[in-house]
Amino acid sequence: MPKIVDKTERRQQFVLAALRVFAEYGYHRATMQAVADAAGVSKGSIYDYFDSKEDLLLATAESLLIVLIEESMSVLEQSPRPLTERVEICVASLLEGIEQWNEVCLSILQVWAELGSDEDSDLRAMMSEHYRQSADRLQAAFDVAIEDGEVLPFPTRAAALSVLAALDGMILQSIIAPEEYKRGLRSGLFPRWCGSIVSTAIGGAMQ
Amino acid sequence: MPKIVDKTERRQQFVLAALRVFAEYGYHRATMQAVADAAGVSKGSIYDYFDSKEDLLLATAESLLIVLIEESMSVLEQSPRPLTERVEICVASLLEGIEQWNEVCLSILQVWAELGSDEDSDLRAMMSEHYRQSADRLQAAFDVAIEDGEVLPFPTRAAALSVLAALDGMILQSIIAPEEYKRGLRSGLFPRWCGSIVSTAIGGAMQ
Amino acid sequence: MPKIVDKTERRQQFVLAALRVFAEYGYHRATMQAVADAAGVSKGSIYDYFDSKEDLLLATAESLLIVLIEESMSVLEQSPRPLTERVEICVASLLEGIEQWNEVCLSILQVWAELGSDEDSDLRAMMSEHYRQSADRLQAAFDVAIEDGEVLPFPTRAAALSVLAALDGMILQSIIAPEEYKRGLRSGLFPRWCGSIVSTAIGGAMQ
Amino acid sequence: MPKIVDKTERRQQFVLAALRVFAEYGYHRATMQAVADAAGVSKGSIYDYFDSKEDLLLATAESLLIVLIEESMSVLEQSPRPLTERVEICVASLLEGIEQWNEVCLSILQVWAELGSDEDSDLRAMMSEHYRQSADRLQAAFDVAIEDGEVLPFPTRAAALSVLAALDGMILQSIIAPEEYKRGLRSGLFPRWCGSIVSTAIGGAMQ
DNA sequence: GATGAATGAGAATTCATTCAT
DNA sequence: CATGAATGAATTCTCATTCAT
Repeated sequence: MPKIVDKTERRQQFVLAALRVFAEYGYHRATMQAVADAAGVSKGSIYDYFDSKEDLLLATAESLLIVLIEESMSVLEQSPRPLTERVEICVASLLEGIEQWNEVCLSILQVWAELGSDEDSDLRAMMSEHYRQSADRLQAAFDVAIEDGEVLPFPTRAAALSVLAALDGMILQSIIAPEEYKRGLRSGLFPRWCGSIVSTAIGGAMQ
Repeated sequence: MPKIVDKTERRQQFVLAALRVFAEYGYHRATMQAVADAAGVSKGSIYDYFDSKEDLLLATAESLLIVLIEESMSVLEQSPRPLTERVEICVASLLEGIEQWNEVCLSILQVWAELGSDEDSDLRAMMSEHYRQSADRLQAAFDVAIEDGEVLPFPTRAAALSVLAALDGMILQSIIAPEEYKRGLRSGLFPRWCGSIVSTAIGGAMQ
Repeated sequence: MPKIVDKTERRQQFVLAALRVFAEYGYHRATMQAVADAAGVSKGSIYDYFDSKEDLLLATAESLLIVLIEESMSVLEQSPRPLTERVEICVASLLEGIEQWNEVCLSILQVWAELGSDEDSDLRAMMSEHYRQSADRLQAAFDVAIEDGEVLPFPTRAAALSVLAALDGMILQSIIAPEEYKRGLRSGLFPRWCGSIVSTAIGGAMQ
Repeated sequence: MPKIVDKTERRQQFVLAALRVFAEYGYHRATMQAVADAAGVSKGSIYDYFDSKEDLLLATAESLLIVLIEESMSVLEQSPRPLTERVEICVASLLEGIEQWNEVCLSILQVWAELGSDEDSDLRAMMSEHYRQSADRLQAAFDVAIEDGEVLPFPTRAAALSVLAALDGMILQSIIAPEEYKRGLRSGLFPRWCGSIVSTAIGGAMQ
C-alpha cells in the first residue's frame, strides 16, 4: 500500500507555496515549476491536487481571504465594547494582518487583477461570495447594535461597504505605496476614521 | 514634404487602444496583436513608438492616472466651498469618473498588480511619484485650510492618505464587486464619510 | 498458501481491458490509467505483467489476430465443401467477426498504424509472422485443392495475398466508412467475389 | 511592406514536410518541431498557417487522398477500353501509386488510425466525403457502362465498395507486409481480380 | 514609416514509469 | 502482491520581438 496522504493537507502545502510564489512574481509570471520548487516537489505533483494553474489560484485565493478577514471579523463580532470601538479594533486588527501577511496581500492583488478581466469564472463566483459574506458580517454587527438600541438607525449596508472599500484600499496602499502607507499608519487616524462611519451614517440618516 | 505625424499624438492613439485591450483581457493576456488591431495598425508599428509591452503599459498607466485623478483634484483645489464640502465634491467627482471610465479602472488594476511583483521599475517609480503627488495635493488643500484658519490643525498627511486609500478602495470595489458597489453608491454615504475625515482628524488631534 | 493467480489468465484480463481502451481512444491517446480502470486494478499492477505500454500493445495485438483470424481460417480448412464455396464461407465468417468484434477491429487498426512507423520491433516481427501464417494457411487450402485435383493449378500465393488484402480492406472500410460498409455488406457480393479469386487465378494461369 | 507570401503555396510546403514526418514517425510520435525542421522553418511558423497539429493532419490527409486517388480515377473515367480492362488499368495505376508514394501510404494509415478513435471531427467528415466521392466515381463508371449496354446490369454500388476495400487493403498490405505485397504484385493477379468484379457481380445479379 | 512573416524562448500540461509503503 | 503518489521528460502552443521588404 502506498503512502497515505491527507489530500487536504497536501493541497494546503501547495497553497502555501503558491502564495509565496504568486506574491513574489505575480500570478502570470509565476511558473508551475517555481511553485513546485517552493513546495519541494516536482511540477507534475501539483496536478495531482489541482486541475490547472487557475485552479491553484482559486484555492490560494480562498485561503487568502480566510487568513485576512476571519481574524478581524471575529474581533468585531466577539468584542464586548461599544460599536464604534469595535469597528476601530476590527480595522486595527486588519492593519496588523497586512503587516504580518505581506505575501497574502500581494497575492490577493493578483487575484483582484484576474477578476478584472474574467467575467464568469469560479474565481469570480468565489470572490463575490466572500465579498458578500464580509459585507454581511459587518452589516450584521451594525444591525444588531441598532436593534439593541446601542445606536440610532442608519444605512448599515452602505456603511459596511464603505468600510470594506477603505480596508481594501489600505491593502492596496500597503503594496503600491508602502512608505506612505506606513507613515499614515503611525498616526492611528485610519481606524478611528473607520469607526466614525457609524456617527457619519447616523448623522446623514437623521437629516 | 513627408507626412508629418505628431509622435506624441500617435503614442496617445496606441495608449487608448492599449487601455481598452488591457481592460478587456488583462495586461498579461492582452497580446500586442490585439493592441495593434484595436489601434488599427500593424503589430510592428507599436515598436516604433514604444520599446516594449512594458513600456506601453507604463505610458498607459500614466495616462490613466491623469484621467482619473486630475479632474477630482482640480475640483478640490478650485472650489470656493468649505473644506469638508470640497472633499465631498472631490470624492463625488472621482466616483463619477469610475462610472464613466470603467476601462480605466480595469486597466489601473492591472498596473497595480504589476507593481506588486516588481521591486524596481520605471513603472513603480512613476506610480510612486503620482501617488506622492496626489497625496501632496490633497494634503496641501488641508494645510491651506488650516493656515487660513478655516479649520483647526490636524495630521493632514495621514488624513490625505486615508482618503486616498478609501478612493482606491472604491475603484477596486467597482471592479471586484460591482453590484455591491452600486448599492453603496446610491446611499451617498461614501463622499460624506470622506468629508468627515477632517473633523475626525481634528477630533483626534485635540485629545 | 498465497493466492494463486494464473499469470496468463491475469494477463488476459489486462489484454481485454486494453483492447477496449485502445479501441475507444486509440493507442496513443489511451493512458495506462484508463487501462487500469477498465481492468479494475491500479496502474502499477499492469507493470507486474507487462514491461511497458508497448508490450501491452504487443500482447493485445496478438490476441486480436487470433480472435479475428482463427475462426475464419478453421472454417476454410475444415469445411467439406468445394473450394470456392469454402472461401466464400471463410470470408463471410470474417465479415461476421467484424460485426461482432468492432473493438477488435478498431484496435487492430491502431496496431497497423504503429507498424507503419516502426522498422524493427517485436510488434512488427509478431505481426509479420501472423500475416505469413495466415497467407500460408489460405495458400495451403488452395494447394491441397489443386493436389486433390479439385481445381486446376494457379498461383496460390498471389491468390491468398489478394484475398487477405481484400479482407483487411473490409476491416478498414468497416471503420473508416461504416455506413458504406454496411450497404455493401447487404449485397453479399463481397464473399462471392473473394470466392471468384480461384477461377480468376486459374483463368490467368491458363493463358 | 513585408515579403508577400502565397499562403496556399506555403501551406503546401508544410503539408509536404508533414507528410514525410508523419510517414517516418507516425502522427503521434511526430513533433511539430520535427515538421518545422523538415520544412526548414521554426516551430512557430507552422501555427501561422495551421491552427493545430490536428489541423495540419487534416490538410495533409486531404492532399494525400488527392495524390493517391485522382490519377487512378481519371484513368478509369477517361480510358476508351472495355469496362473490365479499364478497372484493371485503374487498379494497376493505384498499385503504381503505392510504389511511388510510399510516404503517402504510411501517412494515410496514420489518418485512418485517427479516424478509429474520433467520432465527430473535421477529419472524419473530410475522409467520409472523399470516400463517398471515390465510391461515386467508381460506381458512375459502372453505371455508364450499363446504360451504354456495354455490360448487363449489376449492383454497382456494392461492386464499387468491394473494389475500394480491396484497394485500401493493398495499401495496407504494402505497409504491414511489404515483402509479401511485392510477391503478390508480380503475379499481376490483383488487377485482374478487381476487373473480374464486373462479371462476378453480373453473374450474381442474373441468378 | 509601416508591415506582417518569421523566430524561438518559454510555459502549462500530460503521462509512462518507478518505488516506498 | 498491489497500490497510487511522485517524478520529470516530452510536447503542444503562445506571443513578444525582430527585420527584410
